[in-house]
Amino acid sequence: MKDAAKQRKTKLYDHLKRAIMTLELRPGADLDETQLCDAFELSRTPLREVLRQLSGEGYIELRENRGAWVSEMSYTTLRDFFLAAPMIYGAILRLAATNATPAQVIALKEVQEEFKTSLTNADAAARALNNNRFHEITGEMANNVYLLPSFRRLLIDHARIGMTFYRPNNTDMKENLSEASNQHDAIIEAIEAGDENAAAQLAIDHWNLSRDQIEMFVTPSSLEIPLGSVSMKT
Amino acid sequence: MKDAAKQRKTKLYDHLKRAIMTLELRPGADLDETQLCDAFELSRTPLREVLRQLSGEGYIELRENRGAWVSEMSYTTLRDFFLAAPMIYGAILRLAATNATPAQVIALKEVQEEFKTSLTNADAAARALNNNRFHEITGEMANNVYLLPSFRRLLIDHARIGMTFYRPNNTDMKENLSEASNQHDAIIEAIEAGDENAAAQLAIDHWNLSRDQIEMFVTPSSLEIPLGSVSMKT
DNA sequence: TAAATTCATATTGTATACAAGATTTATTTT
DNA sequence: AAAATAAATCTTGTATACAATATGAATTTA
Repeated sequence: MKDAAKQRKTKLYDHLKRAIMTLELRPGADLDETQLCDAFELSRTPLREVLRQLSGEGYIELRENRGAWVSEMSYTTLRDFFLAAPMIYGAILRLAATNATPAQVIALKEVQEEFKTSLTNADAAARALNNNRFHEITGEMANNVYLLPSFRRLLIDHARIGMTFYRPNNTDMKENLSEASNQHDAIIEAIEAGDENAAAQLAIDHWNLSRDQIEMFVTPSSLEIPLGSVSMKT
Repeated sequence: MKDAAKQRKTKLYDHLKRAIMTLELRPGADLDETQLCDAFELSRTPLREVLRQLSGEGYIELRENRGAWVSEMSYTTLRDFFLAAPMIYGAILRLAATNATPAQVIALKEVQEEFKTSLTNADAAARALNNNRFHEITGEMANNVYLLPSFRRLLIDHARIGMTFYRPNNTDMKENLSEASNQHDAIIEAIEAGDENAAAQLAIDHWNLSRDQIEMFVTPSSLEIPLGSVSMKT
């Protein structure tokens, strides 16, 4: 059995996805072919195929004779994100509530358990990846080839946004996370009950919570300094 | 200047997209690497990169050690299509009405003129491609990275559905087409006026018309044979 | 010294050869 | 003759060598 090379290929593929979603590879980071070849013991041919695929899925961008970069994230994309996300995810959860198989519901519950345990741990990356997996499963449940491309693209940046706008030592943020976990539970319930309207509403709530998190990040909670004490001297 | 190979590469890429959308390459058709290499004077390395990219965009599917196939179309996907299309296209036209640049509006009008002329010609493929280009431009206007992946995927099958469910000698079909052209004009108007609500409504109307066309195909107009004349003998 | 040009180096793109896997044909066995 | 096995063939996947392009350093020119 000599599929060792193929294993290395999928390993590279998984690694890059993971590293990009967790911001280990930052938006705009340059991907060096020879370096990756050495690291994953692959020749450039299969490596370049992986890069093409990742480009198709929106993780990276390729430019003629200029190599590969991790897809950028700007404030413009943040706006675009919150325009598209509630609509797409609403449709995804609606369909998930209609189509989910019992096996898929079990898988979803399992991932949610893992997500919950990763809440207590400090590892933000593991949390983001579990959260990502949770939503990916709802996408599989929805099972609509036309919605999935955009949904997958959204999930990439959802993970990256989560990593960007999270302060672990902020208590508001922690509460926000446990609320997200509660919403996951409610989503599971709605899907299991086949209640598509509830599921669609939860999708919107879930993104609103996500937006709140960003607001918390941008607008920190008041430092409780009364008016009149502006000057640092005196 | 020795970018001849690169030209052949994009030529292959364009050809495959075109051939798939016009059903010259039918859903499920097998893509033979060596055959394509010969035809486009390319080695397998760049060819396979093109295939990976097309796979990412939803034109074809790749399976390990089994080569490439043109993406399938089933009745299931038809249902999925009409579930997703009005929503996505509604959002696309809404954003197009908000964001379109004057240059883009000019481009859209040009393509619409070409579409109109292709209505009188009998060439269904040219018509489908012009129609496709029209909608692609609206996608460029909307300019939202999260919506475009699904929108592009929809457009592929929109072209293929149009090619499948069209009977050129049916007068109802012809009327349907000229109505589609009128809707294009209305879409241009709404975008130019920045009227996002009108644009969003037109998106829905446009898909309803598309669905009507399929109904016409499946349920042919009555043959006007009176009751009692069923038997062919006598 | 600053700008422009040339040369050297590094990176990306393509072709070909070979390896691994799938498929078909031929042979053997029952 | 039908099923099962083995061999040959064809297709897909990977590695490497080379070509083309981009980048950066060194040199020249003003």
